[in-house]
Amino acid sequence: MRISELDLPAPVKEFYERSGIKELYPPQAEAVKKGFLEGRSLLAAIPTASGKTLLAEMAMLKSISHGGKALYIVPLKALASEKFERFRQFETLGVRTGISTGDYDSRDEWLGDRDIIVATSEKADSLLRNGAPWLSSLTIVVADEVHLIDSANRGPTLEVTLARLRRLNPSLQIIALSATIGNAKELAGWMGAELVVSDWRPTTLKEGVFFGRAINFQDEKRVISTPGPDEVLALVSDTLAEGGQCIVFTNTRKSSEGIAQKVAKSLSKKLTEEEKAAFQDIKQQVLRHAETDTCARLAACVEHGAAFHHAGLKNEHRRIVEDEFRRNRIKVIACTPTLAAGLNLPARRVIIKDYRRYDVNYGSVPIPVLEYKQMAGRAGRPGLDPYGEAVLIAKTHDEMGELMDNYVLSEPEHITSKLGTEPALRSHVLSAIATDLCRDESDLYDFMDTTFYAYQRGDLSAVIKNVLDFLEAERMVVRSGDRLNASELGRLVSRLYVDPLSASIIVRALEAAKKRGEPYQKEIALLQLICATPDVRPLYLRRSDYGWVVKYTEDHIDDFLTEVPGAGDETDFEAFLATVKTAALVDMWINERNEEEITSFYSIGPGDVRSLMESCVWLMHATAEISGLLRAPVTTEARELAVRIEHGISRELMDLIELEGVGRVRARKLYDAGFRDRETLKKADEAAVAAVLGEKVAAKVLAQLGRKDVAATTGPDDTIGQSTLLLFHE
DNA sequence: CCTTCAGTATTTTAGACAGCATGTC
DNA sequence: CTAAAATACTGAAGG
Repeated sequence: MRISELDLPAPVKEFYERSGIKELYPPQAEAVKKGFLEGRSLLAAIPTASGKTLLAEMAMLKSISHGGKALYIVPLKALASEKFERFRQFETLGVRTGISTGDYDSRDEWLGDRDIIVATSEKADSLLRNGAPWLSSLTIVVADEVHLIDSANRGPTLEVTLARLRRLNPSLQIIALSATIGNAKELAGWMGAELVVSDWRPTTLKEGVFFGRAINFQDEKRVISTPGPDEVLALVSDTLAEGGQCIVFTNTRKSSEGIAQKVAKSLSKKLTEEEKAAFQDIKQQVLRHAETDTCARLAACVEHGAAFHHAGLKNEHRRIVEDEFRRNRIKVIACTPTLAAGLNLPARRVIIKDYRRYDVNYGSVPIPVLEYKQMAGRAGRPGLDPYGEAVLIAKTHDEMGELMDNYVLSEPEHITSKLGTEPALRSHVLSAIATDLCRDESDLYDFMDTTFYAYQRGDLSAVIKNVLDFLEAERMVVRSGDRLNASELGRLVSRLYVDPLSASIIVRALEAAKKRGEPYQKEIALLQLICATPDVRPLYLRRSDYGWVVKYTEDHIDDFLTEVPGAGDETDFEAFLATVKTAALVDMWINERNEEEITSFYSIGPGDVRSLMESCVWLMHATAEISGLLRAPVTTEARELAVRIEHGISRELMDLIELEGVGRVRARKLYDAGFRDRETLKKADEAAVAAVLGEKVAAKVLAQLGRKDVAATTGPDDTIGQSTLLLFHE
């Protein structure tokens, strides 16, 4: 089927033809036949890279051409930016795109007149809670990676959001894009959508199991050209010898780094001069954000054309690795499942080194077929590789057979809704009440009856009753007769997007603070409080941490606002210690200990510090808001702490940090040089400031203070303007 | 008395969303 | 109901 035959506005067809797309892929053609261009909902359960995005695009553009408005829901912030960049190309068609994630946001009024809005599922949920007016004018919603409904953490948000959007506009067109799953039909049934299921791929994918010296595919065998004792190394060398790139999936960060190092070592022997130069360039890029151990190790690897990739890395480093791999400069990435889903990063050969993964409840368990298929699907760059290969590794002959049966020849699992638990329902029930979506209990049941959970599993009312009891006991929901109302606290909690359980922990602590009277000055207490909420994942408490954490706890025993468990309950006490350990890290951060010191002391990656601080800022903000409502004596303190955690600074730098382009490092330099606040800086000698910050930055900073004598040079010379944490390192 | 090495006990273990205000990625 | 690899520790043999 040709683009030109489609029922799309002429400019849209021209747009695609100009970019070289003339013919539809078979699954796309099937979708057209099922009528998605006539406004029918569609579930496309097809492999990555087989043109799912194009389907969504055409449906959105069609809908927009009739005056419609589209929401594109993604699971990852990084994916949101990727799609946003892509859809901005539609500007030539007069179609305007906006983005809304926790990181950035086109302002509300702006979103209102955008034609396409890209958002994460949580942000979409949050927009619903805050009653964004434009939501009711949506005509089409795209749910990318919709199989994530299966996820216990984030799946419920996605399905509730979809259910709410449908209630808002019953004729809403839904385009759901999914990996191949076992029960696509069931999911489509819930959404009232047509179904397209296909295994078709633009590049052929060969899946096999490596054993001995050969990869055993379903109906052929490939003997490795470069055998060796290390299976992974042998497979990698074999790919490289053919001129392909490789991704190795592992189950721990350590193992990903180990493999990257091994590969780097073996590569280092046979580099061309040209490659050496390129790798030096990448190394310099990496070192620009340097300091920590992790960073040094990464630099040592990329120097030889290999890299590792996991959540302990800073986003900047991840991006460098991804980009350089795409440019075919980095040859091999060893990674944890960070790269399994989402971003488009194909390679000739994908090696799945570990098919088991540790799980807190069950020990090491085999990964689901669905996940295997997602990793395998990364193999083969369309148009560049003749084919893609996905390889599992077996140690015994028996294991080879098992892997063949259980993964290569297996169908992906069914996905199931995880909405049926109290933690999942707490926040959604509160939100439904707070936004007046549901006015009484039966209303609530009716609404929840439209979720995938209800469609698949049935009745939710028992759990909902428990959740309502909790919300009433915590005074977030008030009953008057049949009518359910959210209290002021309830509305605030729903808007702040924190777990009601977190809020109740905070409320309890703030009441304790109130009893003590006086403005409450102990910062460690507030830090420990937010670390004790389920919205912050505490650090792992090692045996070797026990000593100092207990000591630290004893030193602050009178300060804590949450209840210290008695020595009776071992598990509770350990959990408490973990929150203290985490709070101690945040304390180090806001007392300006350097990143290196923190990461090595806690043996975590810089990326972990960043993500922990992000959630702490968010919860500290929530604490300040709740404190304000409750008139608890910590509002100012919490506000201040939120700023300090965001930037990693002590109190005395709070004035300087307001300056654009000044982060924790520069603020400290200025302060120590005697420029203690913006007022002082205003009167300062330009040369003296330049001596501290360097000329360019100094000029930029002084220009903000209304110093007309300084010529503000504009240019992308540094990171000025971004609001990200941990940026201003030198 | 110190070093070395093998056998054994212990430790550790993936990922990533959200507020708000500001300015346009 | 369920694991496995890396690391730390221990003790005996050897220098």
